[in-house]
Amino acid sequence: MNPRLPDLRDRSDARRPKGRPRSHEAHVAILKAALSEVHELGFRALSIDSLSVKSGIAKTTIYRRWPNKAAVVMDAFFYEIGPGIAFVPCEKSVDSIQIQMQALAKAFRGKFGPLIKALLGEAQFDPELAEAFRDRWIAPRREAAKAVIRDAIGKEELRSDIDLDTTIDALYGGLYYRLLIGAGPLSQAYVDDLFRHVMGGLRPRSRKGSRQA
Amino acid sequence: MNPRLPDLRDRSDARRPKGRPRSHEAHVAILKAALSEVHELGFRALSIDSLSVKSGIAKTTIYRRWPNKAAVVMDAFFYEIGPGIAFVPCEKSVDSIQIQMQALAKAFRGKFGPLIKALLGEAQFDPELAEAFRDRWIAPRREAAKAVIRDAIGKEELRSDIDLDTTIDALYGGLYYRLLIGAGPLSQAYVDDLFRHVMGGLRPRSRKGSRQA
DNA sequence: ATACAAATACGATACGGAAAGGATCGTTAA
DNA sequence: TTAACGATCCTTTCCGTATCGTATTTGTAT
Repeated sequence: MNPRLPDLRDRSDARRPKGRPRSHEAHVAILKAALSEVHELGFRALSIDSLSVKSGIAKTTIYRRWPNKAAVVMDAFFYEIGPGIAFVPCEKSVDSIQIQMQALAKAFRGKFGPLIKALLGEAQFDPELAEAFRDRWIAPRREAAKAVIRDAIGKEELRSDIDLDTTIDALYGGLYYRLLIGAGPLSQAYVDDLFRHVMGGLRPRSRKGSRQA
Repeated sequence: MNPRLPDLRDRSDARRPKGRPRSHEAHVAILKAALSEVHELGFRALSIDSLSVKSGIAKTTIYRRWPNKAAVVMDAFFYEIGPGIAFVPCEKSVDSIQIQMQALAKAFRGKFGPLIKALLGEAQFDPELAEAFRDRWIAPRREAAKAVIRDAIGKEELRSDIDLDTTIDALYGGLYYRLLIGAGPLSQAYVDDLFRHVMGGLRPRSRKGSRQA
């Protein structure tokens, strides 16, 4: 996983290894080929051979850097998504959460949906891929979410007795559920609904049926 | 998908087709071989060839009945799980929901976890499999859940303004999330936590910090 | 009833193709 | 000198199809 890119930062103390360095152009060419193949033909139709043809990079070179096609596509995914879907600060922290949920759903609906589906699908059979996906995609987002949730608790926008992990699961589980199982659209309205349901709870609040946004 | 079994119920009006009927023994032998292979070696290591060897049934016969190994494993899954995880009626309908969530999580933790992971993983690349899984596994359970939720609403255990589908997603999304992503255990405590969070909501209830089960 | 034909499943085998993944080796860039 | 690159070859595995003789059922004629 995580192939070492040639270290282009020339820190004078960090000595370059002796031989011919790995080609950065080759690296990018492969990732771009992987993206176009997975978008046009799908993950299953992609093979290291087809990648080699499309990118013009020898198959052996690809195998020198990645153990399998899933690892390539994973790197391609992060190459394309860059810093990813971040939380934008809002006056109310819960708004920040809702907006981020909408952003994630939008990514799921768009070109990243098939990529994440493919990676998670493959991860069901490849523990290393699963771990890498958790470390590189899931965990950072969960950490960011926890910070926002803590803020929200501090501002008394959320209960003080909630568990952070469970809260994240309750909010985001539905999004991944719909992405992976497809039992319903990932529409904007759905995300708002899900957010409202989890925020407000399912139990009757009081005698006066007050519905909160 | 769904290969026709020889109709052993001899309804006198339902005429048997002319030729040699399909062997029920062969059918069961294949499903059992599929189960043992997927449990022992995993879905990826399973192939139609290995299935043929293990079951003693010719490869051609398997291909006559199923289009690919995923379809075999899907039938094997339903063969093993039988009627599946049902809702048991309780005095309070919400208890029935919580108990069913625990049962599902237990199945995920047990021998059905790998099976469902494999089927859903494969479904990310096979739209027909995905649809079949939704139709045969997801949809019936959601329908059953809806009935219970409607009951609960009728008994004023749940708010009257909730959306059934969104409610189900909020409750069960986290379970599938943990099964498929593995970001945390599917423990009994977790299920109770998730249930409590979704039921009670995340927003502060009142000035008195009353925590409800 | 018995014999035979038609229909269909089964088993065995062979085949072509795709892809994985490794090995070799001459070439190229530091 | 060192290590990456590209080209090529190779074995293995599996897929999915095709062929063909055998076995088991139903329908029909005797």
